Amino acid sequence: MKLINKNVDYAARALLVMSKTGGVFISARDIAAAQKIPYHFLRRVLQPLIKNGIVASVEGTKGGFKLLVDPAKLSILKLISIYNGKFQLSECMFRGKPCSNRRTCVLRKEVVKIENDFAERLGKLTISKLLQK
Amino acid sequence: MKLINKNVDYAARALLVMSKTGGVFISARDIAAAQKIPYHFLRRVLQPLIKNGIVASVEGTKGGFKLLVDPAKLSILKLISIYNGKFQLSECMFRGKPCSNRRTCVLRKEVVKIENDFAERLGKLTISKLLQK
DNA sequence: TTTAACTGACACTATTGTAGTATCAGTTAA
DNA sequence: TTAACTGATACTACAATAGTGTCAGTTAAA
Ligand code: FES
Ligand code: FES
Repeated sequence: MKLINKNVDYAARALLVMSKTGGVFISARDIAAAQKIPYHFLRRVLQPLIKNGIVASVEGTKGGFKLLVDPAKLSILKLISIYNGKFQLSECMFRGKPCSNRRTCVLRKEVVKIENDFAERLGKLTISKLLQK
Repeated sequence: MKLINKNVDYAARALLVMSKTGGVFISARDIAAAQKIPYHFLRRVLQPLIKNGIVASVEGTKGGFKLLVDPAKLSILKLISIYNGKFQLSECMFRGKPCSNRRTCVLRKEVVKIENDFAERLGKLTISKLLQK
């Protein structure tokens, strides 16, 4: 079971770099060098962050990326949801097979509760927490 | 993000069937039919359960499988660990890259805590809970 | 003693997900 | 005009997941 894949990993590290450079635009090449991330991979990783309004970009020479949001409000959960879709560990454990009624299923209720708690806590793991040291 | 794969899913359903038949041996063919699980797949899924002392099997005609342990003590977590190895969502989130010291890393401490709580709760999701209705 | 129903152990295919690389078009500062 | 950049997308390689098939050995029963 892997929760953090390279997409999320590299995105978090790129955002970490950006949160340090503040409002200045930094190029993908420089981010890649700073974190030893494969350049082309990083460029692909950055696109969804733009689409989600997390970073801004400018093209051309001296172009690059900068953070648009507060790192204290940017969670690992958010990144996971961007790259891996909605975070949910199991839509329904047995897809209606042994469970006659989804609404009354004991197991399902419990799983949903655990999932929610888990997601809530992952939502509190923010980029800014990585800087606290 | 998927936590429950077919191995765990089918295993749990097979164990559910066995927990109903009690001490009587039931064949893989009958389990597969009862739960609409692909027969050959199920046969492969059952082997690790034997290795882990969860079920017993007898060969030959009228052979089959039966449960060896208390369904109330058989958790989803146990099944996950059997098929997917030790349950851990992220060994280390950034593998020493932005984190200067693993021992003091705030993020890592928090992730470990969340993981532990999560595993503990998954450990309470037992096969017998599926029967409670 | 032969047969049919079974498990044990693998080998095999197909599909999908993950990681990484490459290319080309368009943009902008110098 | 050129060099450094982004946007978009296509491509390869590898691993994980899901499912199928086969053959050897075991056992109850005809
Ligand atoms: S696990 Fe899905 S309804 Fe019970
Ligand atoms: S996340 Fe691994 S040491 Fe910080």
